[in-house]
Amino acid sequence: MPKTGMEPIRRSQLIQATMAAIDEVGLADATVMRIARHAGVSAGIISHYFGGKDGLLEATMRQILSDLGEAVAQRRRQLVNGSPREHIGAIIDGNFDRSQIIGPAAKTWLAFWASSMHKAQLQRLQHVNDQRLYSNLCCQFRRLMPHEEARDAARGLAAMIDGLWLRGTLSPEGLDTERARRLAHAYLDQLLTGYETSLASTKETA
Amino acid sequence: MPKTGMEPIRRSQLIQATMAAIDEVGLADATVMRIARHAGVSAGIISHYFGGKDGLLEATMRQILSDLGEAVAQRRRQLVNGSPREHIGAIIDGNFDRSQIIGPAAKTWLAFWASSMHKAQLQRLQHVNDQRLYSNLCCQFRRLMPHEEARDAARGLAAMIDGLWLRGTLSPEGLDTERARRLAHAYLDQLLTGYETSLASTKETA
Amino acid sequence: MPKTGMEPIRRSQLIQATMAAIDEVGLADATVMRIARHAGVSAGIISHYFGGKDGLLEATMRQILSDLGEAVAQRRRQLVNGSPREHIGAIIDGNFDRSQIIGPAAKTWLAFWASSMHKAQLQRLQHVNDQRLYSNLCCQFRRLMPHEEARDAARGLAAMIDGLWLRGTLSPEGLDTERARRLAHAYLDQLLTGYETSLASTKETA
Amino acid sequence: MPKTGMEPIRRSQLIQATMAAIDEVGLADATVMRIARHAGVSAGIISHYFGGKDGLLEATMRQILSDLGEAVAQRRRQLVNGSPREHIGAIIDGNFDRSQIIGPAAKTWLAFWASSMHKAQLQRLQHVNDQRLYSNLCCQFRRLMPHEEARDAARGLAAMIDGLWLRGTLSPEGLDTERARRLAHAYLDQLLTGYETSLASTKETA
DNA sequence: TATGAATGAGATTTCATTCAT
DNA sequence: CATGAATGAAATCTCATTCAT
Repeated sequence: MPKTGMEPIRRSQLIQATMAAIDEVGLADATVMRIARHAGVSAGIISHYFGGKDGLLEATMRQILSDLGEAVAQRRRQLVNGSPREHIGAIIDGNFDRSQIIGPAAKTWLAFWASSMHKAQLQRLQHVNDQRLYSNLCCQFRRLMPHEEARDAARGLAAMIDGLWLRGTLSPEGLDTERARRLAHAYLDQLLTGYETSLASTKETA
Repeated sequence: MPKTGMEPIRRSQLIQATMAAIDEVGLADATVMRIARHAGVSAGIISHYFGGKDGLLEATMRQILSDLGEAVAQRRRQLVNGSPREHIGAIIDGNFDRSQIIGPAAKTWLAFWASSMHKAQLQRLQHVNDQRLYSNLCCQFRRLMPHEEARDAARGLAAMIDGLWLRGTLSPEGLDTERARRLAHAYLDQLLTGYETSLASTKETA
Repeated sequence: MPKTGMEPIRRSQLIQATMAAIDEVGLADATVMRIARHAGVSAGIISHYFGGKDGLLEATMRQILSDLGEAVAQRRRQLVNGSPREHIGAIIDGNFDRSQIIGPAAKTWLAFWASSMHKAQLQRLQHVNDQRLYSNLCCQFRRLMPHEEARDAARGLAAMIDGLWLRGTLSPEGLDTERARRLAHAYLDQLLTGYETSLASTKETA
Repeated sequence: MPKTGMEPIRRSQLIQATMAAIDEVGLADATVMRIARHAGVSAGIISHYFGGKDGLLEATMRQILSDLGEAVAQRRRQLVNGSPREHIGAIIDGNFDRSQIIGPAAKTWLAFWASSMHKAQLQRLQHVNDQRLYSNLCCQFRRLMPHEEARDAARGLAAMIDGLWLRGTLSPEGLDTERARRLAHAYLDQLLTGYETSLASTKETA
């Protein structure tokens, strides 16, 4: 009598275990056996559900990206008709929430960043995500300023967000979320200086 | 009398070969054999000169950090008595020069960033470097503004530099150095707005 | 449900294979691959079950020592209340039985003797075994003679046993067990001369 | 201007260095580089003078055996016309002198014993030596007792000598030469009991 | 004569994957 | 569905030997 419907449970278990293992010893030493041990299952099952280690890693990266997307989307859903500043603020906050990124996902995220340079599949995922952050920002900035200015503002803020997150994650003390948000918002204030004249009127698009 | 004095030559060759290999296939697949092949020598010699692969990786990271340090220091040496803005500008430019970082060193650098989270020795090196960037910036900002403001400015600019560099390196098109410098300098301008009152005084280039 | 319970079987197989390999080519050339081939398994499994080659060698030495201990103990179990001469005789005979020591274990035993000088773990095992032989003999001799005499008798007989075994094993013709036993017993007779006065009392075999 | 006549000096240096290295880390870890370092020369020279590592090891064993032979012969040279007891005593003492065997040679000796089982060349040397000890003893015992008794006496005493030496070398405290000699001489006394009637008369053959 | 440099074979170990149960 | 068993490829490191100088 085989248990049915285990698939989603196992997949989720194993993805969490992957993050835990990478958090613990790094991507290079996250062997399938260690991951399996974290999940409390045997190593062979990974090939069963994910076709192999690469499949599991890709699924894990997808999960992280989707968590991040959701963290941002959730905040923005409450802002229908919000101002650009509000939307951009939500994007900032969502990025520094990053679901569980204050936790096992943080190191996993950085590990994938580095790894994505040489694995086509991961690179694709990572690029989509980068573009999403940039586009979202760009889209909002363009409601307030001309094309070129908006692009540079988006590039600058995207860089600021990633840079704060990167330096925070790498620092021995870990990321100080509050400070990071404060610095990012301060930068946003500067970017918007002189552009937010008569905004309350503008129509929004979710 | 045998051929002598090969050690420094080989060490340098092997460090370059390490960067080339990481650039080509990533840290995970940069085996000693591949590195040796890049250098045109046999694999065993790596253990001979560096004690092992770890020794070579550490030496490579040191090289990159020292190149970066030198790129910045060189620019600042020409600025004795320069204004804070000039010094900070030199730091920015030095960071986007990063010697050969437009080249094999870029991916190596990012690979080490990720790897440093789980290797004590690399972590130490990386942390020293992060602190150096932050301290240098902080030191200059404090010539113009109070403690707290200077700290936040340094944190923000350090994040901006690393973020621009990270996103540029990861993007399929590679880092657009000119744009990165322009954005960083623009951010610097904003940070200094209102602080550069009595600066006209000192303006020399050694 | 997978095939289970192979561990003890494999461990035993591999220990036997280790003795066979050492017997065949010596400790220095007993590579894990050769040992694995003797056992009809792959080399990797040695690390799986013993943690590495050292673990296997240690386990093999333990096995030999325990076989020897058992060969002696078995003979003595039939001698509850036996005379010292009987017990010592059993010790001699047990040492020249050495289970399968007329076979692959002989050279293994000698190889470990030499190796034990520089490997702490083996040294410990070897020392415990040496002490056991000496103590057992000493204990019996003391039932018949004063402290000092008993000690020297034990030292002499222990040396005689090891010496006969060593020279026999190294000689091209191999150990002549019968002759070795005869010489050892003759020496024992000399050692006991004049001490066995009131022995007729206890003479039972369980 | 090449130095001439270095050969005997180098050979001797390297043989001593070999013993020192084996004494220090054991035969298995006595690499040519370590041996060369002990001798204060470069590794390549070993192949030059001995044709390779095996040649050096064989030369070292020869040296040890010849030292031992000399230690015995020297004592016996002073005994022309000595009694069998005196000659045998000299053999015992010579064996427990073993030149420098209380020193680096001891472990080397044991290492070769084990190694000789699988290296034809060493085996030959070791066998010649074993036979020499046995023959010398046998020859003397036969001056006092019948064939068969003499053989067994020689076998017993040879075993006693090797056994005492072996157990002494392996014991953590090292070989107690005095005690070993005392035990061996005591055994000799027993072996000769009843045979030494009118010996002073007998003619000796050196 | 002797060295530093370099090689390449070989040994151990790790690990993702497959498979029968 | 899941496991323990097992494999074999690959990676690192060691080391005896060779060689030009």
